[in-house]
Amino acid sequence: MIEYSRQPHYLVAVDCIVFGFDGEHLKILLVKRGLEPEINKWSLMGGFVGADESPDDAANRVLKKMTGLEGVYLEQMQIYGEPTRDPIERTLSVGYFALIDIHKYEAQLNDDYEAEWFLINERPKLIFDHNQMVADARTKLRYKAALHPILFEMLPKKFTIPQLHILFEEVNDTKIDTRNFSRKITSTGLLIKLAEKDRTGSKKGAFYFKLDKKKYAANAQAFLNLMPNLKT
Amino acid sequence: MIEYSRQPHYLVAVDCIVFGFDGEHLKILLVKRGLEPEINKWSLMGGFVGADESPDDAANRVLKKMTGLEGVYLEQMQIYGEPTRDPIERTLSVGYFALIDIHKYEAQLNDDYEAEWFLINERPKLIFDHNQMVADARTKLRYKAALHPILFEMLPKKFTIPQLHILFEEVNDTKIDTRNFSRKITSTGLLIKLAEKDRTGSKKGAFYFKLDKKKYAANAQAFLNLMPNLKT
DNA sequence: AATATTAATTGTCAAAACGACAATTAATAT
DNA sequence: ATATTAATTGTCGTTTTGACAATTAATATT
Repeated sequence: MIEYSRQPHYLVAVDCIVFGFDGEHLKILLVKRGLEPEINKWSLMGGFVGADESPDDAANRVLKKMTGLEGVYLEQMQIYGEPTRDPIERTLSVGYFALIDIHKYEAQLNDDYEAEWFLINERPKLIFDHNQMVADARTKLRYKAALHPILFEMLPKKFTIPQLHILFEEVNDTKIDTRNFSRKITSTGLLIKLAEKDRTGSKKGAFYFKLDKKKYAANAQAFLNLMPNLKT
Repeated sequence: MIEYSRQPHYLVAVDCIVFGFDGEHLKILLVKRGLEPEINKWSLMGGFVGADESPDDAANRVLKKMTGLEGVYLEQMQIYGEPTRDPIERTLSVGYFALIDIHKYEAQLNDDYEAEWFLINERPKLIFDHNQMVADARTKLRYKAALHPILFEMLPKKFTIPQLHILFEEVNDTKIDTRNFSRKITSTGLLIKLAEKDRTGSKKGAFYFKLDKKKYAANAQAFLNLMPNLKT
C-alpha cells in the first residue's frame, strides 16, 4: 500500500464574498458565525470542504444552504493559506466571490442563519483574514467587470440602462458619463431592448433590456473595454 | 480546548507550470516524478505545503529547490480539488504558473532532478490532472499577457523588439504585424532603448531595450491592450 | 390645456488609436 | 559597388473614444 508518509494534513474551507446591488449601492452579505472561536462575530459565508466534494461544490453547497439560491455566478478567487490564519487549527480557505440578484435572495430568505446585507463601505470588522478577502474580492470584481459583462448577474432578468449605469459607477467608485455609457453598453450587442418601460424611476421611463444569452456566452472570454479611461 | 471536530483533513500541494522561451518557441519545464505512484512519469514541479509555510512559500521553495532560481515571477492560478484527482489519498493542489528566463535556469541547472524543457505543443502526457493544469496555465498566460506586460519575465534583462515579437506570437499562437507591434510596444513607454545592438539575428542588428522598472510597477494593474484585434 | 420639469436618449465632433500596407534604413554578403 | 535582408519609420483611411449639446417622452404644475 503506497502512502504519502508523514506529510501534514490540513482542514480546507471555502469562504464566499456575496455581492448584491439594491439599486443604489453595492452590498455584501454577511453572517454571524455559528461556531467557536469567534462565535457570533460577523463573517463571510463559509464551510469546510467535505470528503466527497470539490471546493467548487462546497462553495455552491454553502450558498445553497445559506441563501437558498442555486446556479449562482461564482468565481474562484485565490487560496488563503497563511499558517496562522486560523487560531485553532491550520485551515486553508479558498475564496470565492458570488454575484446574486439581491431581490431573489430576499424572496427566499433563510432565517436559520443570521444573514444581513451591509453596504460595502460600512461593513463591520470581520473575523480572521476575511477583511482582506473582501478587499481582494472588490479588486477582482472591478478587474473582471471592466472586461467582461458580469455585472448583469446582480440585476433582475429585465433591467434598464440607468440601473446598469449606477451599478457600474458603484463597482468602480467613479462617475461615468450617462450618454457615453448607454451607447457603449448597447453597442456591445449583448442587450435586447424590450417593448416595456420602467416608469418607477422617472417621468419619461427607461426601456427594459434583457441579456442576449447566446452572445453573452460567445463573449465570455473576449475583452470588452466596458470602462472608460477617464481623462482629465 | 476548542476544536473543529470530525472534519476531514487533506494533503495540500502546489504544482508549478514553468514557462520559458528559447528565442523561438514557448516551452515548459517538466520533471520526472520522484515518488510513487506514477514514479518516473513526467509531471509538473510540485510538492506538499509544509506546516510552517503558505502555498506561495511552498511554490517558491519548490522552484528554488528544483531550478535554483529565486524571485521568480509566480502567479497563483487556481485550486485543483476533485476528490479523486490523486489515487492514493485526497490531495488538493494549488496551481501556479511561473515565467523564467530560460538561460538563467540553464546556467545553474540542478541535476539532482531530471528536469527537461519541452515545446509546449510537444509535451509528453503528464500524471493526474497535470495536463489540464497546463492547458489552464496556457489560457491564463494569454489572458494576462494581453493586458499586462509580463512576458518580459521570460526574456533576459536586455532584449530586442523582434525577440519580444516572436514571444508574443508564440504565446498567442498567431501572427502579429511587425511594424504595428514595435510601435505599440514602444508607445507603452515601458521600454528604455539602449545604445547597444544585437547583431546575431540580422545584418542591420536590432537595438536592445530594457524595462523601465518604475513605469512597469506603476502599470502593473492598468490594462494595456497589447494584443491587436486581428481583423479579416 | 398649456407649460415647466425631469430623466432618458440620441447627436455632434475633434482627437486618439487602430490596423493595413509602403518606404526607408543599416548593416552584411556577394 | 551592388544585392540582400531584417529592423525601423511612415502613411493613411477607418474606427473608437470621450467631451459635451440637443432632443425626446413622459409627469407635474399652473
